[in-house]
Amino acid sequence: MPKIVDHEERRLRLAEAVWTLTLRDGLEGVTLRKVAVEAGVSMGQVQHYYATREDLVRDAIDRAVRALNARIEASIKAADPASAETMLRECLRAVLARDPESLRLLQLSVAVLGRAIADPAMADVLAPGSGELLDFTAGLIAAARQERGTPARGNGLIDADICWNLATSLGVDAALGQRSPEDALKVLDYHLDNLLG
Amino acid sequence: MPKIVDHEERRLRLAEAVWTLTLRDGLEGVTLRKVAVEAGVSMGQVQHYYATREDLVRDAIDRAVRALNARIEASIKAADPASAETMLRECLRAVLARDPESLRLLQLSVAVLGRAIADPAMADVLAPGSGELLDFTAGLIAAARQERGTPARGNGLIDADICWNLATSLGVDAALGQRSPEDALKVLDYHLDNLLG
DNA sequence: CCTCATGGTCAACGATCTTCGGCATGCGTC
DNA sequence: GACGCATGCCGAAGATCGTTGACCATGAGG
Repeated sequence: MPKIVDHEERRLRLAEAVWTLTLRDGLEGVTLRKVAVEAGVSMGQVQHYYATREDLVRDAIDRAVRALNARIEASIKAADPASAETMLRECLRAVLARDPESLRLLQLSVAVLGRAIADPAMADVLAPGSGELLDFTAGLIAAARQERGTPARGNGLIDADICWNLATSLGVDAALGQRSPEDALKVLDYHLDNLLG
Repeated sequence: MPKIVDHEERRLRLAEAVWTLTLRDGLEGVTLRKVAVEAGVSMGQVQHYYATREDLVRDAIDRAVRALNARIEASIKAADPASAETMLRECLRAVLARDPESLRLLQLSVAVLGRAIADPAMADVLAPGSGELLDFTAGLIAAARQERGTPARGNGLIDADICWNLATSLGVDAALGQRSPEDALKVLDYHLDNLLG
């Protein structure tokens, strides 16, 4: 068998280059030649790993969204499992772009939103409001109220839905630089105080 | 003076063509040639009214966002001024894409979000959270509570902030087809019931 | 030594955006 | 009425981009 290279490592490096260029020049500004320069490889090599520019961009986007989801899940697992309220707050804070890497991934996700309009497949990639997440969040809300001694009320699933919508909206604002992460956090905490109090 | 044509009418027609193509092929799929065909003019004419492709797309986006804002303001003015609560609900419902034209404009606005990451000027075009709007909304919330006999509580500005973030987030979901306008309306009304009750 | 699959490169092609020079039209002026 | 010229519009050349296909290098197996 001939030379064996780590495809995953190559593709990751190219995806990183696409990320950098996307944040600097926008998705439309991502060209094969610029990606090659940014990644320090020949343009031919870029074409070797991705059949078309569309494949390249799509894979880079996919990796960004998955990396962001992985970070969110990691912060969920890292949260204190003893307190439902801290866990709830930590989960929602994870999409607020409070560290540079999260900000970068969040900005990339926002950059994809535009494509999702004309490309239904992209819309599926995003879609954070999966059923299980809402169930899980609704459970956290109920448990957090119990901790506080607050009586249950309203519809837990809709409450959870609202929480995630608010958090992601605040995250988008932060990604666009229209709102500081601190301000976003303040608004989110305010909402949770009302929800649980 | 030589022949005089209505520049505004020409540009509007070209912008309409850009809108149609954007919703069908995405922003990257908008080419001068396709715009010319869609608008029924020559490519030279497109170039005559816009120096670069960038100018064309930028102006079309700008018009879409302004048209959406105009519709929102119109629905605010059309709301019953006698009841603060109906007015509040009507204002927020205006961004939920409940009619085809609003859906189209909202989808276009979402398509712009991606550009806003690498193009700060675009971010300014969006920015719905202007100070006056929040003040106005906070006033509506307070008045609606008074109508209901609900005592004032919390921070009106943050409440207004949350309302708009929730509404726009639900609108984006609707624009992406991830949520039906009816469901979005249900969630928004649920939040307002909690807020005012 | 030969085979050939894998990794990688390069040049040419069509499509695209941009630039620039040119043509037509019709109001203002003499 | 004729000329001037700014406006509206067109089309071809130049530059850049994505795509295609042929090509070369390497190294494990027969």
